[in-house]
Amino acid sequence: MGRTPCCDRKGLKKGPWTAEEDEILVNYIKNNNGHGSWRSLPKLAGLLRCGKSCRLRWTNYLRPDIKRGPFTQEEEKLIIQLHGMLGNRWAAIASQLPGRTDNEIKNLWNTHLKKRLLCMGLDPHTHEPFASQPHYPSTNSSPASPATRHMAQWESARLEAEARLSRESSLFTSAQHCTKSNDSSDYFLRLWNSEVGDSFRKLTTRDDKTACCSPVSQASASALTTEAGLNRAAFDTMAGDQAEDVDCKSFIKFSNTEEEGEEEEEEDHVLIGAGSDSSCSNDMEDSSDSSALQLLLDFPINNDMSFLEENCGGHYTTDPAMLSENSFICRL
DNA sequence: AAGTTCTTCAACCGCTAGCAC
DNA sequence: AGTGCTAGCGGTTGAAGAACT
Repeated sequence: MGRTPCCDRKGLKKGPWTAEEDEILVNYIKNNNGHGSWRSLPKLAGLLRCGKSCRLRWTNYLRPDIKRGPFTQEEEKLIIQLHGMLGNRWAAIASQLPGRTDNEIKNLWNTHLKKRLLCMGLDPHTHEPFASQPHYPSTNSSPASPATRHMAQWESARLEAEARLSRESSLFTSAQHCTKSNDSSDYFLRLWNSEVGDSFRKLTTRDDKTACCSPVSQASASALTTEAGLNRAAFDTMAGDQAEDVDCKSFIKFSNTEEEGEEEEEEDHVLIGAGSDSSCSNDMEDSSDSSALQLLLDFPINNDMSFLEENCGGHYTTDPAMLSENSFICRL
């Protein structure tokens, strides 16, 4: 659907925004209770910018709910975890971090987090150690199947739905929090809890038994579990101040020291790498669809998924027994 | 102090989904 | 069904500042 770039017109300004332009844009949106059509906004507001540029400036910088300042350790951890699940879907990741923009998260990933993974010998695309993935080059590949991708899409959609619910519920008083959340009629969550979702879960549960026997499934397992991969000490360190300067040697040394004597020692790598859709999903070739599905279902059990619990007033369970029945659904 | 290299991040570009006609 | 438009997404770029030599 070819269309001429909106910025091609002569006379339109490019480059950094001035304080005056910012003020004009903010005032216009304030005075009009919203931006309306971005395409017509510049003309109406008296800006010599294209609508796209205005939208970007607003969403990435001027929006009042934007959180400024450095990322916290918790935020960084969350981004790493979510990247393992969602891949380079920055908008989906950003939906889990209120006040942070996709652009900001993308920049953080490219400038800091990716390097930290690399320093730890982990492939930033798959979150797997380089040595353990000889058959899956770092780009455009990961052992997963169409069914896995399907499941990943469900999970991705669920995460986004949770983010929406979380935002909505935050508007209510704490006393009303759960009730309101429960009443929210999010389409995805309804679908997930409907017969469709139920049969989908049954399908994936049924496949569990075959899954655990496959060597491929084990590879998938390492790609899908956080705790089974990057140990907590290293993980905390990675997201922490110690690694801030990406001093690889000292960082790795520190991590190794931290994990000594820890039970996580038995598994020394891998964050999560399921269905990194933008970079690898399409090339996934796997003979063990069901195993990957099962592993996807298992994924949150061992993870630091407290943010999900928080989002749903603690209605998530991390109990494997419960999860095997209900997956990781927020019970409404 | 000056020149060079590296890092950061705001902004741009191209593409696509979804919608209206 | 085909076309055009908008909004949004992810990848990339380049200016500015920081760090290094």
